[in-house]
Amino acid sequence: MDLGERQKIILTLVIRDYIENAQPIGSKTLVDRYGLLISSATVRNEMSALTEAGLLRQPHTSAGREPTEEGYRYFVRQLMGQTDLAAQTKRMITHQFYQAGHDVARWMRLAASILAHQSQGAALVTAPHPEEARFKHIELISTLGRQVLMVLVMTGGEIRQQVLALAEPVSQNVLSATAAKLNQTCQGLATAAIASLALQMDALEQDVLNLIVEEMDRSGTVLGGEVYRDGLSNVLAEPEFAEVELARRALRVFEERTFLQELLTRTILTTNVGGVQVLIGGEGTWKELRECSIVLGRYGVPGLATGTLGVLGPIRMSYGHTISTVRFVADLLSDLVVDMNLG
Amino acid sequence: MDLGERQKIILTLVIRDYIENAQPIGSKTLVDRYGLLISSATVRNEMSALTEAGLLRQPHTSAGREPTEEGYRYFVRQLMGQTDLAAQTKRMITHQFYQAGHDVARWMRLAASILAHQSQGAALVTAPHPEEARFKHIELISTLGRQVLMVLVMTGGEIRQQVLALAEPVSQNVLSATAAKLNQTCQGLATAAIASLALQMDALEQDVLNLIVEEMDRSGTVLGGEVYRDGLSNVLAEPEFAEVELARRALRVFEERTFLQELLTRTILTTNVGGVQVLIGGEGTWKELRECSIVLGRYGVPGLATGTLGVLGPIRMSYGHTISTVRFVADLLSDLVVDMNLG
DNA sequence: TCTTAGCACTCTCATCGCGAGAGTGCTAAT
DNA sequence: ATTAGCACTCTCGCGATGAGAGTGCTAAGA
Repeated sequence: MDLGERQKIILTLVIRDYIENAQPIGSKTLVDRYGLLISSATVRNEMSALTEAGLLRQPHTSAGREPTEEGYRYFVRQLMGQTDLAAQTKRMITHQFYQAGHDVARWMRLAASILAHQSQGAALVTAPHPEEARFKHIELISTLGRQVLMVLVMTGGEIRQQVLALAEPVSQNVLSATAAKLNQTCQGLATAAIASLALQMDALEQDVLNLIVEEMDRSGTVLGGEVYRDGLSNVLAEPEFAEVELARRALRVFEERTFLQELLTRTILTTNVGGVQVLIGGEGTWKELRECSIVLGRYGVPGLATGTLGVLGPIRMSYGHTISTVRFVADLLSDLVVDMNLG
Repeated sequence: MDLGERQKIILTLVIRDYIENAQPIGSKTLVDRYGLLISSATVRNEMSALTEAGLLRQPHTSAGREPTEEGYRYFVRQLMGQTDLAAQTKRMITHQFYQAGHDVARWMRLAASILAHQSQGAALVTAPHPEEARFKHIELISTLGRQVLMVLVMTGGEIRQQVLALAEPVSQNVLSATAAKLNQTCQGLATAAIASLALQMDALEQDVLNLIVEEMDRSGTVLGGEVYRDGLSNVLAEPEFAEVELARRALRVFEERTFLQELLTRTILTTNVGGVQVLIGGEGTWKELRECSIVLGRYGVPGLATGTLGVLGPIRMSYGHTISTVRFVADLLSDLVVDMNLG
């Protein structure tokens, strides 16, 4: 797609205007509103070409022009340029994270909240989880009966708790000894290695190992951990979702784990940490997302632990600001993952 | 409020019909639709009385009648009677929980999902937390640097992790010894007692104790723990929320922690475990909830750990079914809390 | 005294027609 | 290549209109 300079300017103006006002704009209004030094007829000609190229569209014969999905894509890729958050905004965000201490859950909530607030869209953050789960530490705590509380810590700082039902009661001393032994033998091992260890162990140890393997496997799936959401009600404020059925479709995407699973696995594969991916209008693939755009990013340390974060908004969203925010928050979360693991 | 038998029947019919069809109903239609053996004129007279009494209302002079909030309240308190879920539904729900193992987070998600699904509303479940936090177990895990991962288990099974930054590196051996000592001395203590212990300890132990107290305090607030939501998009399907602004107001209530905090603390005080409270139309207090109703319940074991669960839907919700579901799920979750603590 | 048939009246809602306004494409002139 | 001018198109908001649903009242019947 090769556009002349003037066409680029006009496309940019139409998109900026549409993002702000959510209404098609005509040649005359465009010239007046932005003080262009060319006549509306010239603008009409250029608009005609842009429409021909599939970057603009007319809702009906005698309305102004609005961007097509393709138009937005061109804008994001070619015209937008790199943007960055204001230094003051960055400071404010950093400060909020600083106040949250080192509680992972609180960081996740905060990240979702900040994304939602900054982008005026719906935000999503998944807890960090190891790409391949590795054993770090286990703790066995006896309760009053035959059930034992197992706390499993994996590399990346992810924690899982599970209850183990034993055939007969076992004292805390025995449990502690078992935990100590397993902590030594399993240190740093992945699931496969742990599973193979089980063969040469006694019954109690085997039970525990099986539970460990099960939990580590579960954590291996993309959505095994917690999902944090915020700002779902934000999208309802956008005029494109005045028709509730559209809003409903969009929100369900964020609510249903099955859909998220698909969305995240497909995009995670093509996004590396620090990178940001933009899905505009469902990209032809996701019909439920035809009216929205999604900005997705990844954070963490590859090989150690990573997570996903993203924002859902109307196609008409302010991409520059949203992308910068996602990138910045991703960096902060990456720092957290590093801190949790290296100190 | 004293109603005649016939008035009760008519009120019940109007409410049932309105719940189903979301439209005011007139005297003639009511007689026809439900095959009443009295004339529409008689129904009109009774309706007039019910309107006088504030239980019914006319949206405008020549429309049918619809229930007022007061009408719903009367219905829920006096006319509805006890309902129960179908045995098959119960089995299905129980089965799903059974499959979830003993993972608290998964139970919470499942509970929210089931509530949302059964009630066609937005569901909310808070993780169980001790009414007064008591120490159960602590674990200190060294990371590569000067930071120490602390895992704190409280009575009720609630787990909190936090990172402690030390002035200088400490070996895992020392950490384990410290943890063992604290596990012995702090067993079963509440925050106040732990705080007073700190005085006669060395620097490292004091640091740990301070962090413990801080975390336990945090868990003491109603919303300290995780909040699980599901089915937010369900409410958008209801015709009363065709006006997005109304839907937005309702959803924000469920999203914003500050509001939830207020809502839960005020209602928790008057609800005991196993009991269910119904807020209809915001009860005059919550203007944001004027268009919705909330069914709230509590689960858990008083004195050990309790949590809250609830459903938000249109005022026109099916109270009988929703209340039964909330009650049933609350019972299952209570069993979980018992299991986690007693085995 | 309670119930009911009949009737005039009220109010909403969907539909239609109409004119104003915004925007376009084309043509001819610069 | 650009632009002024113009005829044409389409949407949107507005008021009028009429059908339909429902009510309250009155008077007659059980």
